[in-house]
Amino acid sequence: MGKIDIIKLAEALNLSKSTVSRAFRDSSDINPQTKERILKMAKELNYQPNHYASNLREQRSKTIAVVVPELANNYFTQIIQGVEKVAKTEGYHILIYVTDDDIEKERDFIRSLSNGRVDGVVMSVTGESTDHSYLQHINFERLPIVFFDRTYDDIDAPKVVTDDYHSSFMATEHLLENGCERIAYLVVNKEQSIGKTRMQGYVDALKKHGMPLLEGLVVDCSNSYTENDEIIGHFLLRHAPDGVLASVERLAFSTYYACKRLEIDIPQDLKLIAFSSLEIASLLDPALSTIRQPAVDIGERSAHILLKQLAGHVLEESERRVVLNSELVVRASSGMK
Amino acid sequence: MGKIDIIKLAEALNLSKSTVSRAFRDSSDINPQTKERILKMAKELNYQPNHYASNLREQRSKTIAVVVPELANNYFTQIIQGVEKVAKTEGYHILIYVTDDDIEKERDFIRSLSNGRVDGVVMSVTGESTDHSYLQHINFERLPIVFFDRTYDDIDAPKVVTDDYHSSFMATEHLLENGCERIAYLVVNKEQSIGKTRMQGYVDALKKHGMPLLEGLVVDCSNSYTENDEIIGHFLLRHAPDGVLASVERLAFSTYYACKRLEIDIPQDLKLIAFSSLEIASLLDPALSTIRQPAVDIGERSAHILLKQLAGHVLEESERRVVLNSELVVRASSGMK
DNA sequence: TTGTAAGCGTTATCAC
DNA sequence: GTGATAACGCTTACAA
Repeated sequence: MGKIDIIKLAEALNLSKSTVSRAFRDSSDINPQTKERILKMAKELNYQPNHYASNLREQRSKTIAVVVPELANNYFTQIIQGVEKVAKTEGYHILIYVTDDDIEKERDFIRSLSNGRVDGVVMSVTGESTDHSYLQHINFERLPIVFFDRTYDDIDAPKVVTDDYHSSFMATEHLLENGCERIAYLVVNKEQSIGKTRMQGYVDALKKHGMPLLEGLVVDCSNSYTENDEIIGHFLLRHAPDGVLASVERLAFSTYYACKRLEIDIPQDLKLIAFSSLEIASLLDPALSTIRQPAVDIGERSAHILLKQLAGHVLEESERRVVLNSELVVRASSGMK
Repeated sequence: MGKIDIIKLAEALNLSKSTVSRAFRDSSDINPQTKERILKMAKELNYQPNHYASNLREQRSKTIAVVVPELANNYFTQIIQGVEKVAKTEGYHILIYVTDDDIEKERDFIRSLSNGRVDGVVMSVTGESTDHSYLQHINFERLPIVFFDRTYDDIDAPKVVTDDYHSSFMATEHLLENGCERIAYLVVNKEQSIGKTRMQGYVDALKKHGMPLLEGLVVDCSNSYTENDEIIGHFLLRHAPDGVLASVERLAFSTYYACKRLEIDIPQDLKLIAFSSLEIASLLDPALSTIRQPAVDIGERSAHILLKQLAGHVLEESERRVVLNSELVVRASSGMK
């Protein structure tokens, strides 16, 4: 069957294409009966307005991009669900891009998106914040970007984050209260926004309780699972921590694996708590204590803020930086019996 | 800064827009020096060819859609990674759609995609196979679709699946060999392709070993976590199975939760094995025995087949139905050790 | 309420 | 090797 376009449809109905077009654009004035006739015939002929033609004409795509560092992480999939849910209410589609924590990819994505492919972006940046000057070139008026979770502090764009400092502080205190004296902080990139903030909470909690910040207990990990297993294994042997605060979920997994291998008992020998939104945290052995970020909520808020900008509205000051609360969920890995 | 289009760029260079256009389309003949000059200036002015204009003109979008039932599942995120990896090599972008196992959404997605928004689709269908006649209307020549994993058997399109029957058979035998006599099969939709095939493997394994197919041991579950916890809880109490084969990952999770609640010991009282690609299966309590599907591979193969069609090639017969092997990974939940 | 026509930013065809 | 010009399929003033 030959492709059916607006003209063919119009011909089939003995109407002009403008009339047909109007039937699909809700607001325009058009006789309700003709409209119905058109829609009926459209269905019959299986007509779908060409997306690219209308986008070109309208200068917008009704699509937003969600850029995340990884997908194999409940946190991000929940974020995506939140964004999608809100986006859909306004008729927006979402494109998902995964950077694998590679700033090259991030840059390429954003560059290739700034040609109209999407109307806006919701993104959590990669860990490597070394050089993100590429963002300076993009025009936030033309392509609004809302950052969530992992942000670049020096970029002036709306951000949706969680109270990482506070959560980290609480988690560290929690470990201290459970008797830990050598608490380690596992981080992928301590220069990066969340890595830094979460570390500060850790440091300050130690300080408040009169504990020294011991050399070697801040562990720089990598993005590779296998490397981390090794790094953490070495670290455990060498520094014998009795508590671990993992700044991201997968570092907790590596800790589990390393402890199993080295026969270190969690929570007996080592108490563990991690930033994680894992839904089956309580099924792990032992159940993983977590700092649970309100992922879906973050996605929804980010989407709302982006859509508001796309609708041409100016953001309130309070929307330029939204801070949501995480929840400390204590389970067996940090000592709860 | 005003938006820069091909005309402005051409003016800045004192060239015609056709020449400029040629600089971006690899093949056309153009003086290498002018080409270089153009690319240099383009970079300087931050020019990006408008995606919609070229798509409209070229009648293709260099984008493929990946449609999955859910995201919060390692299996699907790995598939996506596989697809993305391959797609990228050919310069394709990917759009991800999540149906939440809702056939309405699936239908809407496909409908809205068949207007040129994407060049092709890789999809795993929802569980509800009741009425998917909508697919009859779409023209696979114009919009090639490759199905993976969960397919509609009566739709004539390339499919990439795993040896579900065999895996299920093996898993059931494994439970039998470990002494189970009342093995349950948990399924979301036993009419649906994978639900059915996996069930057949279970049934035939029982038969081969002279075990009766006991009434009530095939359990219809739902898509809701909370409902499943209840359904499975009831089932365990009422039918006291000593083995469980979960046809999808999340039914295994619900089984864990229910067993915890009811103080049923896995694997002592109940041996459990599930179709799952969970990377941390060995961290669960007890470690979950799994039938691990080669997810990334499935994604890659599906993408290859789609791209081959998009390149205008005809598929080999062997590419119209690809069957990959899953791996049985026995861990503690089914009685190892 | 409907039709006419211009134009969105490209690429392809044809001259030069 | 480069430039003019006509599409691609749609939306929207403006005219009828």
